[in-house]
Amino acid sequence: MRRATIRDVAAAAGVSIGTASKALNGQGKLRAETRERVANAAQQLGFAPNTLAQALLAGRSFTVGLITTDSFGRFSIPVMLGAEDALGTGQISVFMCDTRDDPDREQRYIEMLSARRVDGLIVTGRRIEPRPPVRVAPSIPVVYAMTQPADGGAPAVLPDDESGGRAAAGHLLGIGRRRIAHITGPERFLCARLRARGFAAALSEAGTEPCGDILYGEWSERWGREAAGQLLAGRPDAIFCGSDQIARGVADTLRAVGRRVPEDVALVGFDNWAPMALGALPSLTSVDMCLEEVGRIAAGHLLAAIGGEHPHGVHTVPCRLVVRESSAA
Amino acid sequence: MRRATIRDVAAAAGVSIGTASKALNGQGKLRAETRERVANAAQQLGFAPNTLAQALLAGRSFTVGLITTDSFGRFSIPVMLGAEDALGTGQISVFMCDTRDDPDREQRYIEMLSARRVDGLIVTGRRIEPRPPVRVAPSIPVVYAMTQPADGGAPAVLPDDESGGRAAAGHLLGIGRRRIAHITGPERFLCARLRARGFAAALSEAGTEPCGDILYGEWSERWGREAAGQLLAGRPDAIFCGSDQIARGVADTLRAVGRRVPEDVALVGFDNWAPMALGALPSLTSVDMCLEEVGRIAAGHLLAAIGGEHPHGVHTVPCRLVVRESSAA
DNA sequence: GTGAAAGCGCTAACAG
DNA sequence: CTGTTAGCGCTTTCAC
Repeated sequence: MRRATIRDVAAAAGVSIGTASKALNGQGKLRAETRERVANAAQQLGFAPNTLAQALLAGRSFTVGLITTDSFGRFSIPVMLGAEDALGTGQISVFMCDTRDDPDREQRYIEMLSARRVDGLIVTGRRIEPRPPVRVAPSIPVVYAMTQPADGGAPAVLPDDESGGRAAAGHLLGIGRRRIAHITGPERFLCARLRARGFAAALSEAGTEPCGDILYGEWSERWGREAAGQLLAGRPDAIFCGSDQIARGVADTLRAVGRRVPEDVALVGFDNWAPMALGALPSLTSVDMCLEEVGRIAAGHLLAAIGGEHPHGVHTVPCRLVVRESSAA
Repeated sequence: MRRATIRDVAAAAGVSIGTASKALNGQGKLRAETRERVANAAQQLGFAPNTLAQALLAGRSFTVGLITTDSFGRFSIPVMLGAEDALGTGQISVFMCDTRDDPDREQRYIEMLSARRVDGLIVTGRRIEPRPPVRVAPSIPVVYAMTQPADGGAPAVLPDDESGGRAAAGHLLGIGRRRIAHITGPERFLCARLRARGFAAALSEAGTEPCGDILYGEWSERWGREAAGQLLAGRPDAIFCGSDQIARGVADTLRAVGRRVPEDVALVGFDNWAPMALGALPSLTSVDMCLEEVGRIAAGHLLAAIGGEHPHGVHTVPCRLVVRESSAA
């Protein structure tokens, strides 16, 4: 059975389609009785306006494209959820596009979205490093989340990794640790450098400094295990790790050599990745980047841009420390 | 600057819009020279047809809705990726809808998608248990992936958990183990029961039986640690775990009591969740549910249904065993 | 071969 | 207060 159109509703209510339209949208001046009659007819027929027709007329589609280079991985998902949340309440639907980090694929998506007359674009990724900007008509607003355009042309929302490093250091100082080491991912990652910088700055302000060199390596448990071994001689009483995975590796090594967590060595991870942080023994204190918030804010900027404003520049979202057993006082 | 419409193209090429349309779509009979002129004009103007207008006319939108109850979690993501992949090549775009497991929210999404005239719906979840079917006009085809409708009214694509249990058992038998135990998640999970059934069946066919009772508990590392302790007295030479997280907990306990993996006890996990399975020491053999394949197949069924076929029933996708160090021969 | 016209479903401006 | 009309951008008959 064909879906009911406004024509059917009008006929059923015994009015013209113009009147039906007004009644359904609460426009113009109509008798209350007429409105009701139309509403009832619509109800009976299970009428729902064809969004495509409305969009064609309005010149906008009430949709946005969400482009990720991250295959909807661990970092882009929360961003997406936050964005979808903020947009959904505004009746905007989201097209999901996974570029698989392939520029051609990305370009095809952009063209497709543009043909679908999306009202805007959110571009997200797994790294905060500047990336080549998406090539899209200037009439379509773009906001970057958890990544940023190399040309700074469009607004970007990023987690504040430096504040995350500060928070971790502050917390460990607060529970009385003074010999605090830092093991993190590859130095080529901007976020690793920023976290390390925040960490070192906080220690410095407290009149101390990192215990041993900052160890850059990989984001893996294996690296955590290895790096922890290198640090042991320095007798740290706390280790701030650049990811929860690294922290788990560190915990493994500490256990293997009989150092207790948190009594002998307190541990703080990064990402607050629930399965990793909660599964660890003891459970892991971790820095949460509040990625949902990143997504929500990005969506907010996009809505503003769609509304005609011109948001710009980089907006950072502070991190939040979640304290668990691995750094209990 | 306004986007070019077919009108602009027609004007630039000095033809009527009807002709322009035909030229652009390779329809009707036109002089080659005309086609070319139109193509050039379109090129110059950067013309791309308005999908909304095409959709309105065609009566379909070339979009599908992807509904998940799983907040795009670990299980639904690969399914989504597979589905998006299969649909994208057919020029179908995907609306993402996260219901947060809230029926009201789900219903709102369904209505929205239906107003947007989606060509079909994929419903996915984190569990294979039958769920209340989505309430949507019968004219819109629906396919379930990684979940199934309680009324069996629409086709469903599920991983074959039972075959996964069989594969794990077969592999452990193959490397010469005979005292094989099983620790898994809550018994109320259908997938836990199915995996256990496949596991027990394979052992039985090999003339043996599970070492000790099958231990149902939680999907957590903590439960793995605890359950392993309970099993030790039975001296198993292999443990099949219902999830990679459980397997990691088991590995922790084995290490704590000095049992070597895989020499003394071989370990097989389930999910093949890369960060868990690869981060483990030793790396974890695991059963992979091939969720991308589940998504791809579901999308295939949906395309068939959109094309007028009537796929139905439950389709299962076999699991794949990925061998790593924890069960090296 | 090409152009004119109708119409997809809807809204908004203007008559009446 | 309600009906008629034009038109969003496009495709598809049907004349010429």
